[in-house]
Amino acid sequence: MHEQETCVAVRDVLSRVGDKWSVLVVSMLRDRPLRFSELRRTIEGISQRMLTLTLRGLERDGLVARTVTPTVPPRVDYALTDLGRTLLDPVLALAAWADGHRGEIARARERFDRKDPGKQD
Amino acid sequence: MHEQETCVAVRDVLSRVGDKWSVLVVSMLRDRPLRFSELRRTIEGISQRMLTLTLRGLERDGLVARTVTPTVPPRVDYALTDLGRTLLDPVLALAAWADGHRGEIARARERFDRKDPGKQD
DNA sequence: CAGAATCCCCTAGGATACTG
DNA sequence: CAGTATCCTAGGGGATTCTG
Repeated sequence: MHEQETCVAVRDVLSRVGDKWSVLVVSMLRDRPLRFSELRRTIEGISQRMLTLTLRGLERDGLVARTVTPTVPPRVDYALTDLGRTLLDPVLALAAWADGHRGEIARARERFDRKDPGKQD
Repeated sequence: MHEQETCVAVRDVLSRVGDKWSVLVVSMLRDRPLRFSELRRTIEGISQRMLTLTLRGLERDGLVARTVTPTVPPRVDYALTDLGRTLLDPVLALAAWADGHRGEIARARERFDRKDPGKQD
């Protein structure tokens, strides 16, 4: 599994998944396409700069399709591609893991921080 | 799924998974415990600073257990905990996805970059 | 051997202002 | 409405040096 190329590919997907907004955006598009402004309103906390950058990244990787309707004002819809849809499964599995074990993780952290005081403020 | 708390928990696990070394370290520990120096040699490219930090983070989250044998020179072994082992499945699924679709992703990028020249140097 | 400390750089990401 | 363009900062991560 570690033939270098694979390793690089995996790391670069993981860093995409690990960035602050990509997974959230993808999961928002799960049911139907959404407009830029809908994403912006729904996601809460995202700046429009980061929404743009995140969508560009996802589009570049072929996970999201961008459709412009050239009206005035313009309308732009974003939808998951087939490829993007296949990503949903493993990502949601990981999210489920995170949700299912967050209690254990929180307790582990408390224990660790109690043993090792002053290191984390 | 987006009750805020869950969302935060998920994001923080994803950022762990998305950092440069954590997943690689966890996957190296899949079969048996390893010493610090074994990890350092096997991983290739990691600085000992980042190996230390990564291991501390994993230990803090309860994913990895650290065992010190107080000899001279000291010996320190790292092993996956049960919790860490349960993470293996979803993470490897994601890695498999990344490996399985890296061709598609690469092609999507080429297409995108051809359409939009000069933006990514 | 297994680290802690230090220095330094670079990028992710936020805030704000402007435009077609 | 759906973006660019700027400016700015916190922190991830590398290289190097020191120590029990």
